[in-house]
Amino acid sequence: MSRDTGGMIRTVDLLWGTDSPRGSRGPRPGLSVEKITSAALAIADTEGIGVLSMQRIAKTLGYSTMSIYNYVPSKDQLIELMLDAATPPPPPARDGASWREELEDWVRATWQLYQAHPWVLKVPTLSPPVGPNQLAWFEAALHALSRSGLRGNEVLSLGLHVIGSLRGQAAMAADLTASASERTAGEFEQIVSRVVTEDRFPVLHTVIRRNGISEIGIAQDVLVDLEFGLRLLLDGVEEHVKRHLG
Amino acid sequence: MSRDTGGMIRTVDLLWGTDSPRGSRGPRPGLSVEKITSAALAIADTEGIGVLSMQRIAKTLGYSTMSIYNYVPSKDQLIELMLDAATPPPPPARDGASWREELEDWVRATWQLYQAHPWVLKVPTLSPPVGPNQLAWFEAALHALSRSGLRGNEVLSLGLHVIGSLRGQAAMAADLTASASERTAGEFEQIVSRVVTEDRFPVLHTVIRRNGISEIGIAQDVLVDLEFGLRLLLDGVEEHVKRHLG
DNA sequence: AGAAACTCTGTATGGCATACGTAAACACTG
DNA sequence: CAGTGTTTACGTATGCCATACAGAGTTTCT
Repeated sequence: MSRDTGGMIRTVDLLWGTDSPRGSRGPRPGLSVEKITSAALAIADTEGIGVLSMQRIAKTLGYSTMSIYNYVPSKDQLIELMLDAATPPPPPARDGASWREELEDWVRATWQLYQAHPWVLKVPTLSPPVGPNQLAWFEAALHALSRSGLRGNEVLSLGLHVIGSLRGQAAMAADLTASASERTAGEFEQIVSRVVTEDRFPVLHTVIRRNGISEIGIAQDVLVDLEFGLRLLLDGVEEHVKRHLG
Repeated sequence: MSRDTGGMIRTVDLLWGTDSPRGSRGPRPGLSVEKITSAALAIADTEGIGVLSMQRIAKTLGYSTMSIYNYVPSKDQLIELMLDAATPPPPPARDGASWREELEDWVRATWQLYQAHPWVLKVPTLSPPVGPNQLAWFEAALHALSRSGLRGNEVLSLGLHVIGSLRGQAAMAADLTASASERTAGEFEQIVSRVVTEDRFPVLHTVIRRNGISEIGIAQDVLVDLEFGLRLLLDGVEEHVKRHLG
């Protein structure tokens, strides 16, 4: 029996479809890992990961709660499967795109992915990416960076940097918009004006005065911030390459 | 009765100590918001936010579970209080530091803060920062950036960028080290060598070949990556300023 | 035929946040 | 001092949750 209750190996087997095959005995299974994963995915995408429970999944599939455990060893493992299922293969690089354009495209695609599946940002990463699609995205980012002229370890370093940065930005944006929608219109403005006084927080105060409060409270254009930062970062990369290797 | 069950206003009142004062009647309260917050903080810091429950807090304080609710309207609100309590006032800027050094110091200080309170990275931000200490950190970052020569909205934009980026990096690092500690020694290497083949993921494959697997699996020096990326970003800022405003 | 393997279900078990009712402590009123 | 309203603290209950376990029924292989 190679089925264990769910170590990392088992996760990988489930992700890559290399799990030990079921025997031919017993009743025909009515469910499948795929059915369960996609049902869970639908719930998470539309109603958020907060309402996702084994009971809920079972109910939408018309089975008992415990049936799920015949296919998936635990909820954590299921989420791992959902993560890879939520990630389509990355779009191929445009022909003739520079490494910068390639990376910028990658960032935008990832951003859209986070918009489509906001719950992805909420789940704690239990392991480094090992699913086929997750790895493909990683590969795509590194591919773009490898054309920049950076050295091998710099490619990896900056790749991780960009991924972490993007994830953080997206999470911040999601949290802010979520919290904004739960507030009554003037509430935040009222609080800010009460708390952010000129003597306590001078810079913040003038920034808010000049740009309006909405830019902090409602993060509708975090993507703009993201691209601005990315542009500066890539400028820095080009200069670095010119200086050290040019 | 100005006490509601816990809207944002109430949170702010609790954070700034401007909550409506208790009447003088009734038994002397044995607990306090501060006691509860610091007990909860101690648990989260040492054992992680996963084990933090109202029952657990009450037990360590020697009170019944429901007593807690006499002081704090909900667990979510309590976490908000913990967040601000976990954040000491930011260190003052060094005398004579350039804006770059000031920001780099800020990043390192924030990094250390995340190391001391890893659970901070796990809690979903329910609202924009409104606590005194959280706002002070925000102010400090913007202060450094405001000296860079960037324009007002660029300061805010890049400030949010840096914060989100830092948070994402730190979260990634924490997740990776956590998952690494739950793995047996060769397990990850075995998986990687099985899954990351040269034909499927060429760039990833060569990077791993050249740098060793540990750099992905065990994120011990994410701080190095972070500072590398930050350096490039700030290079980009300087160039941007020179070009547009110099 | 019978054993082995498998699916599916019902029923715990132990956890969680928190609503509600109640008893006791205290301060202020008369 | 008696009474009254306020507040603390507690026990209990509700309704979630993941998941362990023990059958019962189904299918295939020996």
